[in-house]
Amino acid sequence: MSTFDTAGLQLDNQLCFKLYAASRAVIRAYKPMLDGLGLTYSQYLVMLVLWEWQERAPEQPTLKALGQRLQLDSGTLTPLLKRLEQMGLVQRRRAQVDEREVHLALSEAGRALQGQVLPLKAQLLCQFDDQDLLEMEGLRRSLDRLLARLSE
Amino acid sequence: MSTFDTAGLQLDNQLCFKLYAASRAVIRAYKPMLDGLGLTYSQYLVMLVLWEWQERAPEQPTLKALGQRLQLDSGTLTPLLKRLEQMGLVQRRRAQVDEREVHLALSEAGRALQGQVLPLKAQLLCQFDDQDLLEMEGLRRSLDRLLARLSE
DNA sequence: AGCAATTAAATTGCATGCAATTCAATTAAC
DNA sequence: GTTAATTGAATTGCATGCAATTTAATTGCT
Repeated sequence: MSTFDTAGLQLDNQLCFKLYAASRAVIRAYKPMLDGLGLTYSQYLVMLVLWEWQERAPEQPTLKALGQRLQLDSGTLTPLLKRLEQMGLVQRRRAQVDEREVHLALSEAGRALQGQVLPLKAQLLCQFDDQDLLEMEGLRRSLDRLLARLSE
Repeated sequence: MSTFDTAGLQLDNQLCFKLYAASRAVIRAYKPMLDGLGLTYSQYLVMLVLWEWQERAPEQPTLKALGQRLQLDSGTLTPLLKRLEQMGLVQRRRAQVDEREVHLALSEAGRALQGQVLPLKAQLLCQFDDQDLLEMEGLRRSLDRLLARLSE
């Protein structure tokens, strides 16, 4: 034991590092699938929100609403959405009622892309057995609780 | 139920998003402490490795060894380490034996900084109760298993 | 020794994240 | 009604991550 306790500073004991490492590892695991779709990881998350929104809400989301869902600000989303628009997946338009708002709509191609995801994702999940999937489900719920705790 | 099952594409069901969101939330939680130290999050992780290495190994690590520990490549680490060197916390020197290798040493200031971290981290942990800490420990172990599974 | 293959860093280029500022539209206050 | 405060995006600047390429040093092979 040294003068002061350094166990609390060991990398392997740091939840922060594990989260950071695991997050990047999962992004790496998604890479082959996302390359197939021509999307980056963040772009994929944006598309997930737009696909989901389309099925659940009558109105298209604004950039602000999207940002609240993903916890990202306009500094990140504005250029990202411009790229998705360039790619022909998304349309951005100013609201008539309040010209500050940018509403986001899926293009036909953007909607069509959803159909390609499920089979690719099934393929991605193939490498895991039931045990793994159970563990991952527990992990997801645990992360939910942490997120709730941190956003208080 | 729509034509095909989209539950597997709901954002809230995506482990990948939870990990990504939780990782960034934890980084946000560290921000006040790291601002006090004058470090970014990645710089902090590098310092953790160097502090730990100093106590455990006779030799200073190379950039490559550091990268293996953090799962980061020279494209990320080279500029980051140059910044730490500019800040006077780290020294970079080419190995005599093999001039390709860059060895990393802590400066006096770099070593001294370690002393400031533990109290700040204790303060950071104050906001959590025993229940939370237990949950976080379980989460860490669960992330370990996921990381092991992904790096096979 | 001489040369190809390998290896460790550095460099380049691109897409985030995020803080801080700016800009324009809308609301609130008076 | 005019002005101040607020709000939603966009912009700017900086520090990552990471793929791809380049450079320099070392190893292997013959």
